[in-house]
Amino acid sequence: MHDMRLLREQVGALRDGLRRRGALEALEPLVSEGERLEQERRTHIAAVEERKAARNVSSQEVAKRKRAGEGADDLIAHGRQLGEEIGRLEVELAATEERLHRILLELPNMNLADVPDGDESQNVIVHEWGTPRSPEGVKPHWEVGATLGMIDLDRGAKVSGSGFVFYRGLGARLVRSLLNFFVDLHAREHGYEEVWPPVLVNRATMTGTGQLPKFEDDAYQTMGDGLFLIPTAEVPVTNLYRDEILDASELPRGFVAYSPCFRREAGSAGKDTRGILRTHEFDKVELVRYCTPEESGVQLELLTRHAETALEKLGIPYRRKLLAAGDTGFSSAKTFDLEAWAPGVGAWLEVSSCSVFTDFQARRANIRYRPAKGEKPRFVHTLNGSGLAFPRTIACILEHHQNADGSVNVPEVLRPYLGMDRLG
RNA sequence: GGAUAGGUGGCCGAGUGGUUGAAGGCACCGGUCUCGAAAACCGGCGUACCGGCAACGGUACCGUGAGUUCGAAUCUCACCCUGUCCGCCA
Repeated sequence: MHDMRLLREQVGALRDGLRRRGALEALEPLVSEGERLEQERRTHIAAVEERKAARNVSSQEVAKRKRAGEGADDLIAHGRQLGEEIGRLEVELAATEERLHRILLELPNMNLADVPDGDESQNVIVHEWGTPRSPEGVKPHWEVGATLGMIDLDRGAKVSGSGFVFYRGLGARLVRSLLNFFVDLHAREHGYEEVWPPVLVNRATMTGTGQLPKFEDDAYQTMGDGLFLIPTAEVPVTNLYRDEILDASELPRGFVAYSPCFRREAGSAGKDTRGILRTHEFDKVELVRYCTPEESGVQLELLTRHAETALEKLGIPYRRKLLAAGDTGFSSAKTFDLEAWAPGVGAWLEVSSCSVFTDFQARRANIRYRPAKGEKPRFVHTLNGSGLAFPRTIACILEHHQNADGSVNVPEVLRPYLGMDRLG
């Protein structure tokens, strides 16, 4: 969410930001309405507060007279009249503020200066690591997974529905190994605090990270309790310190959390649907960082490197892609996608998305820090990135490390966890 | 799920419907004292919004939301959360 002062003081910059995303045309009506409502809001506040001040003076006078044993009927009548006016004006003010707030919640974040303008065609490959294996002779992961008894899509569909998977035998063990490998890597070597979050969260939490109100259709919801299944651990973990003020000495700090992720994927039918590439429930280890505004650029690089390290340790070739403004997510100011090469599918798979949200999430979630004793609290900057998503990582392992006989070499770093060096 | 007790500032904790943003204590910051520290004493110490170049003024906030009233931390209702006991349960 943006500061509403933006509408008053820097509306030009806001429009530029939306234009860079290619979203100005669609959102211009909201922006101009927001500008108008922002002024209207202040006019209403002045009118209400003026009358409240008068009422307070009047009420004090009533008290004084009553103590002196005098009558105060005239003042009481005056107060009643003021009260009625205040009531009317407050209804108008509330309507204005609610509409203004709704508009602010619908406007996406602005991108940092070094993010290219335009749509996804303007994305930039920043660098590549490793040598992509030739697709020749490599079976896709769903074939290998089925042959080795690791992935059971049919029964996933029977038991839950399309887009749900059973990992079985070595598949289940591989999932468990990845969980431990990723969490150990980031907690022990990269200094993150290990967190095991709840996967059901309330509406305020979902709003804090930007999933609501705009993307309510994408989330699974419980009946009766109004809870949501998280689409990523980013949601509960970023909200850990919602409505709190941190001490500057606590920054920067990072959290690593494994969680299952639940996504309805409304509207993405037909995209990457083969195998386990896009499912309604999948596993992921997520990295979340809080920092001061001054260091968020450096922190994004650090976080992205942590995610890349995971891929490098698994020996999977990947590339880092800087997303153009129009391809950057709603809440993000700058995003790097990490894409790993899957020779069996013959495609680069997005296994991680690392973003800095500037103060956009922190303002929504009201996460602040105090720079120094006696100073005013400021919003922190939040960042997050996958470190990594399991299914696509599994696909890459099964394809990139595949042998001619259909067996798969286990990456060195997973051997202690898996207890073997070869699948099949 | 039932019963019951509660939710007040960073923490603890007072608070009769009328100068209560809120006593008192702790913590913290500054000062006096001291060679230094402790103790003692003095002073300071919330957040947000509106107006103002500023000084400053105004408004709101005592779990949340409605209501009663000229006036609500204080009264009424609903909801949320926490503690305790009972029931159920991995």
